[in-house]
Amino acid sequence: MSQVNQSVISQLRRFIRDGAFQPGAKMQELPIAEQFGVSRTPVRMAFRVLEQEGLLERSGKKGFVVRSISQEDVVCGIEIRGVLEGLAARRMAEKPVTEQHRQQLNACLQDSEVLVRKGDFTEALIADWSDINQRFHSIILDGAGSRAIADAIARNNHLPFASADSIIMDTQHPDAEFRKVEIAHLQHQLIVQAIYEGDSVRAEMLMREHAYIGIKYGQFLG
Amino acid sequence: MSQVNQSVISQLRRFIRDGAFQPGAKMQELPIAEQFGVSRTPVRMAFRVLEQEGLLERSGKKGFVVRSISQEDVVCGIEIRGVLEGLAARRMAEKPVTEQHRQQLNACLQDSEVLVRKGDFTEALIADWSDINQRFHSIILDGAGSRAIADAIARNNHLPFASADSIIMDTQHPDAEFRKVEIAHLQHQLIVQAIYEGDSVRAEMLMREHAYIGIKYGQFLG
DNA sequence: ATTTAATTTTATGGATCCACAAATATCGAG
DNA sequence: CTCGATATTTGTGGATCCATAAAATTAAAT
Repeated sequence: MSQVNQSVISQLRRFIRDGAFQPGAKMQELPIAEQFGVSRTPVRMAFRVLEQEGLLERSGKKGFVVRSISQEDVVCGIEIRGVLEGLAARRMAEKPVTEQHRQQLNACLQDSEVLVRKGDFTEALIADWSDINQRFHSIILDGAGSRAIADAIARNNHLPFASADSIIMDTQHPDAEFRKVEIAHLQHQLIVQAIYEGDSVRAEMLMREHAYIGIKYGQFLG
Repeated sequence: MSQVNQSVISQLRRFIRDGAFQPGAKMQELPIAEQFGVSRTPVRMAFRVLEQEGLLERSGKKGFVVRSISQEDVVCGIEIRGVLEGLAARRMAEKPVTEQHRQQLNACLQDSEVLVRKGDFTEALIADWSDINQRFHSIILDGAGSRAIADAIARNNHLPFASADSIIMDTQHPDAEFRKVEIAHLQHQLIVQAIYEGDSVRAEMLMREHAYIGIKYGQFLG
């Protein structure tokens, strides 16, 4: 997709995420096109893509509105990621792990081990953790070797807060956040262990549990 | 979406399903537009939607090609449906079933009971079963009450053979197919039982198993 | 003859135009 | 003043036009 359209799509995504376009707000082609300094065409294209992603929905016979996401929807998005990544982990555990994947996973665990050992959790390290976390999840996905699963997860990740990377780091309580990272790291270790041992059921269950870290672990760590 | 675009999308879906556009085939806007008797605009729109659905993929810098689906992909699509519908069943089982849902499920089971009791499995009854089956799955989905899950399943169903309704009915072996329907009916009954009893874990597992009926049950029933 | 450079062809992305449908505003009648 | 009918505005979907970037073909040079 040409530059313009791609950029319109990602700008719209950002705007919706950041609430610049409120849930329920009418999305009209012309105003947005003018605002972005493009013609209606790429905006129309973007609307279709964003509709597929679940960020927009058709409003009656005419036009789109920003879809409103309930708290329930967010939880569901996280559960969906849980079952899908669980499936990926299971599939990876069901066959021998390639040397390449093993190295990548080991490197990943080592990197987060270093991070956790440091003990402090400054603003700067958030980015590092986020990077490592993303790497971890994409290695598993790659190890599952299924385009279908990768696609399903990618689509789900478009939902706000559903992606594995969107652990909202509360900079007000750095110690609680650090605890979360410690736990996530431990879970990563256990998942890798299960995969190496070919324990596919355990790998799946651990990965499903791991998805909940963003929503269910908060209250015990304050 | 206006009639034309919708119809282009569904026509293209059909054509790809039926192999009229082979995997890997270049999809060019103008020829298809002419073939369908429309301008390039709705075709361009359709390509974007079909790309999101995973039926097309970008070919290098320019244009789309039909994505090729491996046997592995089909199996994965079915597993994905399994975990997603399993999640739906679990969520439905986790809360009290509304009177409306109870009635719908009962009616559905009764209808398939009648079908199975007949004992014969003529061509004509395939449509009936397909209808009942679809009803069953959409009641569960509705009962889960999650738009996110519904969306994820809808997207996954675009993959060939991934949808719950695509039990390929082999008219060469009607008795084997009839056995499959019998089993599916039994599984439906067990799932409903688990949901009524609030046994969410069992409901999830049964639904996951139920997804496999299309691929794993064939060899024992010939 | 083969490879490379240049030119032509072709296909896509973006802009604009047009027609139609839906929403809104205006006007008239009760 | 309110309700309804009609007119006007507004916004979307589809068609067409234009510019640009690939692809293909031809030409040229070694």
